[in-house]
Amino acid sequence: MSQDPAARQSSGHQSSEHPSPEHRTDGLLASLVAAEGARAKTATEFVEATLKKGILTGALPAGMALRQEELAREFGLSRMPIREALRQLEAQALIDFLPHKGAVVTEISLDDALDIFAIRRALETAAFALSIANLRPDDLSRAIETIAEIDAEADPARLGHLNRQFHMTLYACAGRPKLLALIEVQLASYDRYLRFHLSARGREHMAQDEHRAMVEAAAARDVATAVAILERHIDTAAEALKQFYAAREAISGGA
Amino acid sequence: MSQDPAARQSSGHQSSEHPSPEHRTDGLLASLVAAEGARAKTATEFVEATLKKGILTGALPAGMALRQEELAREFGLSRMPIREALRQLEAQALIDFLPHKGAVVTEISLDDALDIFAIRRALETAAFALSIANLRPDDLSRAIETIAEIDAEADPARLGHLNRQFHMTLYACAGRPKLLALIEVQLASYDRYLRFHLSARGREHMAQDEHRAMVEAAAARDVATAVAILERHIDTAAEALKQFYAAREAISGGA
DNA sequence: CCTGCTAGAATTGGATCCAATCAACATTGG
DNA sequence: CCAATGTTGATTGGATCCAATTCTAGCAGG
Repeated sequence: MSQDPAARQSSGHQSSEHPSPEHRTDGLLASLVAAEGARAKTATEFVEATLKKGILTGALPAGMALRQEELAREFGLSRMPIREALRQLEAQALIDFLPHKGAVVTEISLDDALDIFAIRRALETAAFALSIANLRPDDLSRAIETIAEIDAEADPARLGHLNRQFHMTLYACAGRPKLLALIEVQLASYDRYLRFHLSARGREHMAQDEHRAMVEAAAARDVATAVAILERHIDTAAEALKQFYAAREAISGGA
Repeated sequence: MSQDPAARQSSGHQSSEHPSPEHRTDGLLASLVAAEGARAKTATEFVEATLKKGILTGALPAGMALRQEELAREFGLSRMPIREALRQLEAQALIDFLPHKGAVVTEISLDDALDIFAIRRALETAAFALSIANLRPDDLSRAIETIAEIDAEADPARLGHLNRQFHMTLYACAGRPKLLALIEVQLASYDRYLRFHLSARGREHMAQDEHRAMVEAAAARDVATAVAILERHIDTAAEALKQFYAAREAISGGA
């Protein structure tokens, strides 16, 4: 049964029943389940990837309770792969797992975002500094290419992916796989903020100018300048998010 | 059944059977199962904590295959809590989980250790810089106290814990919980190296002089000096480990 | 003698079932 | 009328069972 996860929901023993009105995740997950495609070896991996994407893109909003049985119905599976997937998501700090109470999508606050920015600043500057000397011309051209793709892309979810791709391309030659893996996790976590951040302030906040400046400094092998730009890049993003939260607070507080 | 994990192995329906000669983890885990105590709400948490300690202390060496059924026998549980615990350990990069093949304790190499040092250097310097201004006198005295405890402690496993405690005390006032949590994970990962590193080179490599210098610089609120000492502290540890691996390579290569 | 195939065992992935726990609600005594 | 308590429902934690996959050993054929 694990050879074709994409066809799982059509295994057909509980597809058309239970049109009960209390299933809140149905419409939200249906598209994700279909979009995830057939790239997954086991059902657990499939569920994990789908839920992860759902959380990062915001389809599963913060604070939402994830009922095991309900998810099992949505995916057309038993509760077991759901449970194992939830365990792994908990280890990635995407959900909170309270014993006997269930799983809840972790809340995101400004403080959490500032934590992520602090972590990113520390890790990415280190990786960038290590990587610059080893960057090949095709790495740089790929980075420039990604900048163009970002300009052309409209979908916020894809934008997050492209932004991640751009940054990772510049760090890829650091020769520190665990460091890079950790950065990728943090960048993925940032997607949760990037999404509603973009929707509120527009795509200008991708700061493409700084992206280009990073590539230029890297091409010139100017580590100090490159790192300085990256630091400012992250700091301005943090500042923008701070203002966004302040504005939102003013609205909800004044109303 | 989840009210007393410490008494789990004596639930008694499969205790004295199966003294088969092929169970390799029996002696290794027995002490750990007993030592973990009763502090765990669910069986899964209990198993996870026990295995984690086993891996970090080296009782479960790198490359060891973790058979689910065998572990279930050891713990006196079914395979299910084992499976969920293994999933979480995989997310912490302590084991590799190959579909249909099983779980293996992740190998540790010099490159991996250098990765951890690079990550620690980036994260800890950032946290230390943020924390210094907020450190209270009792934080500093607690750090000094921990230095003394390190001098008095003989057990390598406890040494790792104390070393972690010392560092975390100095970073605790950074006001960035996620950053601190990440550092703690990395420091715990480092325990795997610290252990055989200590056994080979002696406790002098805890570098207590640098520990004291860090506290002094922090007390003087001298961020630049403190960060510089910390960087050197980590770099010298990395260098020591490099030499250790080189020496081991020379032995095994020459024999 | 070596190579490729096949059948079996070993092991994991997934489903179903039962027990323990928690929350809410009704009930009863003060 | 309020508070403490028992009870019931929902939900998760854990156990057992079955299916799918991988590895291995043995055998036939070249």
